[in-house]
Amino acid sequence: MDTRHMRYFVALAETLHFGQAAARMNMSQPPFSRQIAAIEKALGVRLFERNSRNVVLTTAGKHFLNDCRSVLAGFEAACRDVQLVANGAKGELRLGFTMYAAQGIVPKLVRLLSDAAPDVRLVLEERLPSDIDELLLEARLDAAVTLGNPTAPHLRTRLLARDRLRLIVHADHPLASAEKVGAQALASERLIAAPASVVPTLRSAIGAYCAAGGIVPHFALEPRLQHTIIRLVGEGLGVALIPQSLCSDLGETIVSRPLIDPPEFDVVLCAPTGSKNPAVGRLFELVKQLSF
Amino acid sequence: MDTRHMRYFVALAETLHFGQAAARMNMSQPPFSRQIAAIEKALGVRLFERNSRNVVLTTAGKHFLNDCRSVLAGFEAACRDVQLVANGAKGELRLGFTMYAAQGIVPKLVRLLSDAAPDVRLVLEERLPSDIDELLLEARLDAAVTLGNPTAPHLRTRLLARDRLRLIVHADHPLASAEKVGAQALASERLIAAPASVVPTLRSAIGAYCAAGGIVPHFALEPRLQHTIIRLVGEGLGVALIPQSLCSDLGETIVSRPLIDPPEFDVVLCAPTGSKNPAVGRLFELVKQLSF
DNA sequence: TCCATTTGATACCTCCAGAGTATCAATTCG
DNA sequence: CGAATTGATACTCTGGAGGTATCAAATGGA
Repeated sequence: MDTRHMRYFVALAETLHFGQAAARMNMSQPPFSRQIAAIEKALGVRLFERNSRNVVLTTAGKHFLNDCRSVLAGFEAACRDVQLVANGAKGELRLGFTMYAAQGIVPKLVRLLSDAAPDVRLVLEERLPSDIDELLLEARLDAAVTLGNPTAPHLRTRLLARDRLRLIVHADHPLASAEKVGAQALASERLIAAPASVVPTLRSAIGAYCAAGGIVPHFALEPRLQHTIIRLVGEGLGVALIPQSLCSDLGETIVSRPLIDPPEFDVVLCAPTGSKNPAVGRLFELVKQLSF
Repeated sequence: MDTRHMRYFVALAETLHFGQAAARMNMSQPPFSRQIAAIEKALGVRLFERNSRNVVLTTAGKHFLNDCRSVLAGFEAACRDVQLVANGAKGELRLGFTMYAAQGIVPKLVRLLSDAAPDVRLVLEERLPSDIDELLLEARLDAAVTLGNPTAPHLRTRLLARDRLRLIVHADHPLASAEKVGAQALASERLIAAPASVVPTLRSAIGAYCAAGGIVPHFALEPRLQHTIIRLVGEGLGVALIPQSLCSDLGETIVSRPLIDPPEFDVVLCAPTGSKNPAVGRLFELVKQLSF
């Protein structure tokens, strides 16, 4: 017994006519009759009551017809789905992202993927940039939206957007009324920034900006979360340089000011080179058609 | 592609070793390797990443493994179940019964069948004897517990029990205190009995009983339901002859009295001769082992 | 009643898919 | 560097699936 036999059986059960069923199977009647007989012999069950004029299903045959239909449907679905999975049109995609980069981009990406490949189950995980690198390396994430990082040769990377840093200060701070702010203005400020081990890209951008301005930055506080940085600035405990994309809706106690010659950085989609998940390839394909 | 190929695939996916997988399939490695290659070619999907030392599943292969397992399980279940259905160990049995006959017997029968053939879905329908005959004829019932009826040659019948009629009267009725009651005592009574068209067996038994006693019965009321007959007797509107098995729990207003030389009748299990449902045969088999 | 038609079963033949054997090539490990 | 392991390839062979011809039984119309 295999699926071919089931197809023969279903054909006969639906036509109740050996000749027509054989034709539907693109074969002649005699071998078809033999196959039906072989099925009944193999199962040890009479599936049809038949004489030279009539063919009818037995009770067992009726049940078997239902079962065969669902088995065949499952069989064909399996063969179809494996191709979809291979094309990245079905399966699972674990996508990491970080607050430092994701503002506005992740929703677009999710929409894009779920429109183009609705059968890909998207698992989103918000993490810190340093965690994302680690999770990608361990293959616990398939891809991630994070900050560009030149020290990542094992990653396939595609630029999604460029962003720039912007100064945020408490509304009562003297710089709150400045038109534009240069690096020198930060010389005496208590800077708040995430540690280099957590967000190396931004931290080195800030360092380079200060160095170019000839000052040595004073990092007064080093929380890990962007959210915390903003709250501390709101408490008046220091100033910070944060991505421009995060400067909307800061609340009434915080003011953001543009920097003179601001440091820029990349927001990228990245995945381990040679990722085994075909949905990753699909995602990169889709991102090609995207402009931010 | 058919189930054999799926089995090969599963074997390799589980062992990740061509030689061992081939051995599990009782064949040598070279044709096994060719079959795996043929599967991948037919699907157009690479299922294994392999070199001469390692074999691992691709992402698509992992999904396909799950799908194949469920398809194969369904396939085997279908082949197994069709045999169970043919044996009457699985399927559906629509069993009719009538109040006039069923007291105590149907529960026993249900217990018996659901113990011996738990996968037979039993559909019980309580009907009047005349309806049961019709439903059996139309194959809308597979079998029934009803009153023996000699005019049923198209039915396969098996005696389950014999029962006898017994008189019921209102507690205030003069016959309520009689030790035993003969046919003559019914000469002047208002009899309550179901019409002959509904319960021919009992009605003809009553008629024969009266004729043998030399009286002409006076049927004052002819309700169709046993339940109604008993209620009408309870209202003092007449007396009735009902199956002994129904004489327990009549309430305080009704008294039952044995008849002298009471008419007897059969309680039978019956089914259309040549019923297509194997579960019917199974039921008759089981009933053989039963004694009431 | 008989013959034509329909329909499933049987006999016999052909051929290819799938299994076997022998062998190769690549990798690993002592 | 050679022995061992493992998957791939080349070639052969066989069983089973399909084809053709034909039969047998049932039906229906003349």
